Amino acid sequence: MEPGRFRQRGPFEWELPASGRMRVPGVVFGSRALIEAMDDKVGEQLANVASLPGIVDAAYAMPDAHWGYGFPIGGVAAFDADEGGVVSAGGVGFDISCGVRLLHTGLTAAELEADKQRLADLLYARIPAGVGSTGALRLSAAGMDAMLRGGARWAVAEGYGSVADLAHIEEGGCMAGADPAAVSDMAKRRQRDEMGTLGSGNHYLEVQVVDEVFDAALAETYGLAAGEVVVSIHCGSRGLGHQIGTDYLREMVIAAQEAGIDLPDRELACAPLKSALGQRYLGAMRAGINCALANRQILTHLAREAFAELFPQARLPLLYDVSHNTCKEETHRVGDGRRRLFVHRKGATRAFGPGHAELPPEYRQAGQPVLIGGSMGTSSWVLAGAAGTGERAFGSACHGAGRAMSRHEALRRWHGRNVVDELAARGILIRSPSFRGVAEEAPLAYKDVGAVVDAAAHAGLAEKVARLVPRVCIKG
DNA sequence: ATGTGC
Repeated sequence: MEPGRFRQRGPFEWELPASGRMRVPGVVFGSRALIEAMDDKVGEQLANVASLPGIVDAAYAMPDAHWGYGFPIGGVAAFDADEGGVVSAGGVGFDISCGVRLLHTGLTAAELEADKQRLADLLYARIPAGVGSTGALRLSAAGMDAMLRGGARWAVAEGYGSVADLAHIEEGGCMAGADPAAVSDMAKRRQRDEMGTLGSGNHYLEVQVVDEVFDAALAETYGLAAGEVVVSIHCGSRGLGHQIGTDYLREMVIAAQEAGIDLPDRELACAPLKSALGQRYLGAMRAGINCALANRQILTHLAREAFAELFPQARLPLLYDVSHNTCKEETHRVGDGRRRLFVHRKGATRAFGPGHAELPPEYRQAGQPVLIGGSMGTSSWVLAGAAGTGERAFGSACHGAGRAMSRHEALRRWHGRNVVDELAARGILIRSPSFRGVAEEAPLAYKDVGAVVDAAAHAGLAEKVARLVPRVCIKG
């Protein structure tokens, strides 16, 4: 994007002033270089989002923002139900509650290296990955509804992981207000065999080493030290979330028309929060959140079983689990007052600052762990929600590197086999059912995650805590 | 992201 289109609020904050149909300004966080590298579509989509009824404060884009369906990926927008505010399926994204969780292992990098090959093969054998992959579980109709209501809490009750995990998951592992009856039979059918599976695209399970610590006090609070081995799991709600998105998008196109909302782009289809459809979507979307939380909980159990075979002494406690595709009702300070708002985060991570009541006591003074997934073969990051974040972008930060080129272009430039070999030569073992998928996810197909994280830190969205480098990657 | 799609 051309930086001249923006009014610069600070070195890392760029305002697109409200004009035309925009009700509020757009705000993009990032360095000049990141703004210049962004597709013009990000500004266009931000302006479109800013025109939706009931939007509060501004339409935000994080430093990793790129062109998405209707809303930009890396977008944050909050709506007030009392002012005609809306909820949008495209504003949440198709992979509802896609997110990242991080596990400690207590192992050292040297211990990992000695058994890395065997661990890679074992994890690949135990973790179902790829398009249409199925797990060991077959949910009955009643089991499906219990899962959609209970999330990770349901998974723990079913024997996956421990009660202690729940305190380190957003919402205590169980999103309230889920309505399984609002989820179509088709969505449930697609999910029946897919619990405990990774899926495809940018989803992965990675064994990583803490490469560098940037804030010793925060790292200690989170239990991270340089040279330690951790496990990252990045995935979402699989076929169920996708089907919910598809189902409600169709209904919202019609509903927006009927509500007299003049959409600048059909992909912004939405429904008033104070409507039967808006409420039904929220119920279905929250069920989708629980599906993703349960899925990551089961995958955690599978990872622990694999580790136990090779490293019987290892324990894998959960550091944190946070989603980056949601719409959540939260209280935020706007101007002089505090308001209940429905915050859409699409490819944006919740990043509550120090003192927030929803954080577990052991992290409350430090701020929320913000887990940033890198692209394959590059770094991942642990950040901490910053003190000022809540007033800037409704307590949000970036979620990853963001694509630098299309999947099509990546396929043209690389062969999966070569990507695997080159990474192996650098000590990074990839195990994937799809060479095509590996080529699409080649490291250079993504922007530099370090630059994105630096921009988020400079913009005051989150503090840098630690950088993680991959050693084993199970790729969907 | 996705029982990947013109």
